[in-house]
Amino acid sequence: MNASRTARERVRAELVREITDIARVQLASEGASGLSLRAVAREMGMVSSAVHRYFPTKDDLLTALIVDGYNSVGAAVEDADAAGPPDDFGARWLIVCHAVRNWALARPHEYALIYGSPVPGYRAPEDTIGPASRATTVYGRILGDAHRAGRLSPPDICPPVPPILSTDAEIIRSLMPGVSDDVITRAITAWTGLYGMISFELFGQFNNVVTHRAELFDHNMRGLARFLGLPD
Amino acid sequence: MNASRTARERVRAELVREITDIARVQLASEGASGLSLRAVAREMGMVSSAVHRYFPTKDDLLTALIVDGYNSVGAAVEDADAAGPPDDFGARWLIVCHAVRNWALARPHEYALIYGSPVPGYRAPEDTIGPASRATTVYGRILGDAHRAGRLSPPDICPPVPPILSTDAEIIRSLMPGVSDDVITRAITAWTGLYGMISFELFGQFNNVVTHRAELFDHNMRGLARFLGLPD
DNA sequence: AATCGTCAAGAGCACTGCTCTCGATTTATC
DNA sequence: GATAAATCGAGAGCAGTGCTCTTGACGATT
Repeated sequence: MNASRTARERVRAELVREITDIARVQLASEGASGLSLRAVAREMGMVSSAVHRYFPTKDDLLTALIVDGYNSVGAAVEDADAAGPPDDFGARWLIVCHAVRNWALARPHEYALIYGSPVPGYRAPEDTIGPASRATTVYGRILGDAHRAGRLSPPDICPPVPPILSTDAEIIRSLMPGVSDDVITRAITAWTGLYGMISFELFGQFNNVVTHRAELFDHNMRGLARFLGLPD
Repeated sequence: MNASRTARERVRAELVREITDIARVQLASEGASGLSLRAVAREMGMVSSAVHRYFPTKDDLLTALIVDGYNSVGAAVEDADAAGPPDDFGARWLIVCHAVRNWALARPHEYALIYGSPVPGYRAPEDTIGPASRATTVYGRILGDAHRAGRLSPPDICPPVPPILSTDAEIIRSLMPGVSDDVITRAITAWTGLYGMISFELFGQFNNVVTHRAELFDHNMRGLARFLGLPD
């Protein structure tokens, strides 16, 4: 009886997977707003109303793609960091930066879906916040490890952190215990700088301006590493 | 005869303006992909096919909105810099940063339209690259002025700039003559960091993480100013 | 074996971008 | 000033969309 129920649920899970796979292909070629439930159904030899039984609304399908996207980039970042030298914190930061960029360049539409402008009318459900933090957790671990090893010494160039930011810092400190508020705000700068640079490249802001994008990215991430206080 | 020709062209220009105005309102409430030519026509008491005579395709209307958006943020940045103290370069950078953020917070959908993920299938025509560079020109002028005044001394923390980036730097140097390649790459870091931070805030990446966003933004822009070598 | 829930299919609604045609009006030319 | 040409608004129409509702068949549960 248990097996029979799982039998039906298994085919359902299989269908869900197939739908998201086809939707991801369409996302890659058409973009988020060009995604069509009817086209997905057509591709599967289904009728459009049948797809609605698995994803009641288009937003639900988008949510599944967003969660998958966060998990995909999160896994890429985790794998990259795991394959790197555990004690070379500057290298780990660089490796992770390049992992995000390479992931984004390979799946520009998926990157746009999760880090670009939100789809209008779409409200991100809570299912996304867990997978969304996977990549961030890795950055935090790198900085936390560097701090614990006594190898995090940011240059003394920043103004003191306003006390009002301490409550926000407390949340982020759970990712990298023991670091100062100063390091936390620098981490946010580096982290937004990383995604800002990728977004500029992917969204066309570098057109007619920057041609050697990989080299510029690498160099600027090295600069941010120094700003963070990571060793060479 | 000249006046009569302008008579018709004047009403045409008026209609074009009215269409873009209504479209901008719809953009603010529905977002880029929710923009509808039929809805604009309905709002004007026109029939949808009449709107197509002024904007043959939806992309053409989007292009007009994009150009207007770039000009709007460009003008905001120019005005903010013009109203600031000409010789306090650190203050000018901060003022400009806040001008961009305030502009973006007031028009999140317009910001998303020009700095967010590109509308799928939309190909930006060349009309946009002029207005797009207005804001960037102001950053360049601030750094160029600071350099000319001998007040730009970036901290010596970054690795040397790879020679291959020199050709790219040449283009950007036209905005701020005389500065070194090192300053130029730092400028790109600061500039992408500025927009990366605003995008993270607007696109929901700070949800459940950062609450005091204005203060964090101000503090991080001050940190980037130090990274750039701007005086306190 | 009967029943209840799940499923694919189809019709249909309201909407979209876009094209075409048709008169009417305005502009330009002779 | 009359006439030819360009422009305009309106309407119908096409192909496509998300989504809802109903119908009939299948399979699992009691």
